[in-house]
Amino acid sequence: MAVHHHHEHAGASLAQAAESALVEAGEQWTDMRADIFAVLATFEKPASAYDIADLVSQKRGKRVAPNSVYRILDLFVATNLARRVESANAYLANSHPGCLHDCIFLICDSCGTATHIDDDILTMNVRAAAEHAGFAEVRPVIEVRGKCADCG
Amino acid sequence: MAVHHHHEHAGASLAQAAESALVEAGEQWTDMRADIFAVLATFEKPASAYDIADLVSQKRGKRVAPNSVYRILDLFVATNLARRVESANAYLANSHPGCLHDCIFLICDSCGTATHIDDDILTMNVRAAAEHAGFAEVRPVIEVRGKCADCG
DNA sequence: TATGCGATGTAATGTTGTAACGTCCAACGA
DNA sequence: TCGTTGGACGTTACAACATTACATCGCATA
Repeated sequence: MAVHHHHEHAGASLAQAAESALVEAGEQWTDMRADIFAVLATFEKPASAYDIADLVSQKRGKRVAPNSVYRILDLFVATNLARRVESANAYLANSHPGCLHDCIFLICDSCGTATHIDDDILTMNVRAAAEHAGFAEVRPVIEVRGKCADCG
Repeated sequence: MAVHHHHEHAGASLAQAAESALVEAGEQWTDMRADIFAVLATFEKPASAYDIADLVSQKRGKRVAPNSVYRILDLFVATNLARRVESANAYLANSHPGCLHDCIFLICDSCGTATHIDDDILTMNVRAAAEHAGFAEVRPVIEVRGKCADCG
């Protein structure tokens, strides 16, 4: 199996990388965005916009509306700082922002934690299949629900 | 590319096949279930539970609550009569109930229509990757968003 | 200063999904 | 025949997720 290798960021290093990537994309790294990214990055399970809104509200001592969170999450997804997990209606920080490729997410139905696999050959095959069917501008959504090793 | 071949049902034939499959699974083929399946089968785009509830309500001349629709859709998904499209929060009738395998859905962002591909090698590879990572009881969710040939 | 623009705030509303509990009816055994 | 049981469906309420429209704020710059 072909596996994609790259540096995985965490903690402060991840926030740094996110900031760089966002600025690189011509967007601003504001306090609000930093706070939302920081909160998102603390989760190892996919976080809903409302989860994030609650925590950011606490952190700031002032209500932050889901609305604002969605706006920023959308931006993060568009700039590859975060990923949306469709089967969970939730979001994950991208541990390697700036590195553009498709991810495969594994989500445990039991504990909710998500891990991700990078297998470029597999994802390219999915892309190829879609393009062969006449699709363009394809964005694969590849997620696997199941029971993780710890919950086995 | 490996492609999976089988008979695709449509219309009355599809309803027949669905009924057989459901009975086969030890469940009842009730009027309500028949109506919901019939409505679902008329869509070529993924249908939300609420869309279905509205149409079934019309058809019956009596309000059918989303609740009831969800119950039956869950049953259909469990017995492979229908599929949930995670990235659309919506459902599609399975055009070959009784035939158990993973599907790849292509959903057009522009017109919303969904087509499906069966590529057993591809889906097996996804399963294998998840199992290799320690996951069990895996249920792959493979969807591709993009622009279809007609909307290109 | 004014004015334009991106970011965020606020409120309302729309959409999707679940929980809890009640009723109906068919099947079945006493 | 009657009571009991269990599955299917009804009803209501609510929880969770997402968007729309418009207001405000602050900064850059004409």
